[in-house]
Amino acid sequence: MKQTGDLNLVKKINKTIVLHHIRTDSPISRAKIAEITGLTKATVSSLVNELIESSLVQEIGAGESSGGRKPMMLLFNGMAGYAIGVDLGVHDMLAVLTDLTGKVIRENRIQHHNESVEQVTHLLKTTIRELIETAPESVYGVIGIGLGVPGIVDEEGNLLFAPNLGWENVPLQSQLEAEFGLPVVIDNEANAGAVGEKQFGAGKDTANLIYVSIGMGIGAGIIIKNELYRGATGFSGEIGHISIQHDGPKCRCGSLGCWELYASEHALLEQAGRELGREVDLKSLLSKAESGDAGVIKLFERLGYYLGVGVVNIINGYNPEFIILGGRLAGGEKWLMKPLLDLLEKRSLPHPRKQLKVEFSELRDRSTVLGAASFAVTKFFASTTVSVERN
Amino acid sequence: MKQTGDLNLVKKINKTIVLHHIRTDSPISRAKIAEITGLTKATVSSLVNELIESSLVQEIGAGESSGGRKPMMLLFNGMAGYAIGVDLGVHDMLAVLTDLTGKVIRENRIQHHNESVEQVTHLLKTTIRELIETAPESVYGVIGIGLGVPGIVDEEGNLLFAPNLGWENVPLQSQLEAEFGLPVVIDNEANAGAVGEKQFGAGKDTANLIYVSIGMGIGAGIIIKNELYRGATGFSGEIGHISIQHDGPKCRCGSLGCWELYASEHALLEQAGRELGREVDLKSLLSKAESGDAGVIKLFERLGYYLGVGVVNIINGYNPEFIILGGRLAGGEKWLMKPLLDLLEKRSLPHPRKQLKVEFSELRDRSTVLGAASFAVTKFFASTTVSVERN
DNA sequence: TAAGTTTGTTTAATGAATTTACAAACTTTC
DNA sequence: GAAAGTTTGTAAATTCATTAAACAAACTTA
Repeated sequence: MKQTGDLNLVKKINKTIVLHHIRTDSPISRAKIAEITGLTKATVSSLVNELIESSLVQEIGAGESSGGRKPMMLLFNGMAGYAIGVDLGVHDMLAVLTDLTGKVIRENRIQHHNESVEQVTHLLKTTIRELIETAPESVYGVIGIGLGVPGIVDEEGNLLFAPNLGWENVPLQSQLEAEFGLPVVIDNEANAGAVGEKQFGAGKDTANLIYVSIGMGIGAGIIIKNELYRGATGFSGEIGHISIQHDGPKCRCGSLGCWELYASEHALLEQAGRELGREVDLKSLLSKAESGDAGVIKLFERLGYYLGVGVVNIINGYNPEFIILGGRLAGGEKWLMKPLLDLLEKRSLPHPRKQLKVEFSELRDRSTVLGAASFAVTKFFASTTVSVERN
Repeated sequence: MKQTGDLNLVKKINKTIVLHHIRTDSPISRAKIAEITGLTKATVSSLVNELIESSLVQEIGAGESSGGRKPMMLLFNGMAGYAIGVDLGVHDMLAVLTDLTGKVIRENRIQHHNESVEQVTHLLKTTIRELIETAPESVYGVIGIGLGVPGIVDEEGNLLFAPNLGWENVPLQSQLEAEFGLPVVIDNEANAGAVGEKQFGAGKDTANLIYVSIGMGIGAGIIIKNELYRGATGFSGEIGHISIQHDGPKCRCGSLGCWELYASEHALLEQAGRELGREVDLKSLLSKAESGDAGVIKLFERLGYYLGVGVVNIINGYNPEFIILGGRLAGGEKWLMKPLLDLLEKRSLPHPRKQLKVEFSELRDRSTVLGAASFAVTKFFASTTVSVERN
């Protein structure tokens, strides 16, 4: 049931709020926090001192006076602990060590051939262990591991189904927790990417956004009111399987005419293969387009059109403020953007479109890995913090 | 910013929880509430006595003993106040007076010809006034008015756009608040319907559901974690404008091949009109189908197919536990259900489908009006209550 | 140098929940 | 039918986080 209230809860709430302001608006003084939050100076003082006690906050000396005693400025101590984030891809893996602010301390990028689940998880563990070992000395040490995976994850952190990896039912979370004795969070790569963009990328100032990850398939992470929306059963929609042609070709999901049959990397490569009469990869298509190959550019533009079709559906179905396009295909921004925007202009309802932004990711291939690390940090703080919203 | 915590907040939280249990699990004793909530008996006693003081709760005498002193059973006093709910339709209007439990005390059903905004709002006011006047004497009197409308509403309760009514920018909330001096809540009819089904209909025990209202257009109300999801800008998606054929016929929304061009009442009537060579209405089609007219039954089945196409999109995009189909077309359940279920079986992903239920509304044309009344009740309680969720 | 401002701490008061104790009202059991 | 055990609900004392008010320290400005 719902959480009951007591003094302990009140303290947690207020401590969370104070820490939040120090994390986002630092350097900041106790007096300023009191002013912003409406808490009394005494309360803020007491909470800040506890936060300093627990090494999460530091005093960094006096700030500028505005006509009275100089304020003591406070800073969030990002170096009180470190987090690990991993973006597990189909042929590669990007792993980072970040501090508690999300700053990347170290980064490992590794290719793999996905020979077996065991081989990849072994590589995953080796990579993580290496990062843990290079983590600087700190009060809390490595506080957790976050993982973004190309598939559906349940609430217990089991990777239920990852078609592009060919994996099914891998209990990744419990394996990693057993291996490292650290809290582990696992989520879909699009969800992680959405959180990454929200925290560190273009979505920083937006409460409602959708991150569309265009890779071999298409996935989306949905942020509503600054929080990740995971759908009913813990994993959000497989947006790539919204049909854009009810009598279209059969998809492996069972449905017909799914969006990702038209607008994914897989779709692009297949179409290119057919037209050029041989297998190609994304990299070569990108360089061909770059050198002005009209046929290839046409392919990208066609993809932009289909991207737009699905994006219009997202707009009409979810009504977000901001759509961020990421994933491997984001590299084709140059040729994708125009047909996409043209289509939006033509086909979306004027009401929702008015305040809508559509952009390609700034973080590029780091959205997911940063989001994953951020999961770990969030989990660390969630263990001691709570929040309330008034109705 | 986020709400800070103090003793007042603690009390509100706990009072809300206690009242919630009395509302849902009554008759219930103080001791039982203490046991369920984890609050101490003393705290519960004190809060319950305040609730009795404010007439929201009543003692109704001793209950069965389980081997000790008999418990004093508590009941929510639904008659402490009354709410008004209105479902504003394109050609009719259904208005109810309910008590605080949502029990319908009186119901008015009125036809209108939508001659002008003024004519309809005048009728609306007359209808509401009549209900207010018939409300029984009570402690709080009529506590508010809830309204479900076939269009897009902003956060200030302005009806921005209602294509089927032909209305634009009508400040309904402020008009009604000025007229009656009561709190007014206005929302889309599909949102209201979703809440109605959640509170009083088939969705009572489901935390995540989608109510699809199939009328002249198609709308959907989305309930996530027991709460209505309104999308980014206060009104949730116009799900009827998700395209199911990217190169289909042009819709008035600007896009092509929108779902509601295939699966709405409007679509059905148009198709029937073409095939029969003259204009028909839903009622006559339903009676024709009832008497076994194979051609008309085929039309319904065709519609069932297209309904299914959109429902698969909803499943893949939102991943709900429960889809409830309502609106005027729900009367065609008999012929719509089979083709719809057949299509789901064939086309939806096995993972989400496993725990999914799809049903037609039990409340029939009352989902929206009951949801609207429930908005008013919720607003009434929201003014004194708050809740917290632990991360 | 005096006056005014700003910061942050100290002290006392407030009030909601908890803990402990207990009386009242039952049922069960011998 | 009395004794023992249970359950309910209230009462008194305690705890503790916030607030309010007062204040000292540190700084700017006139």
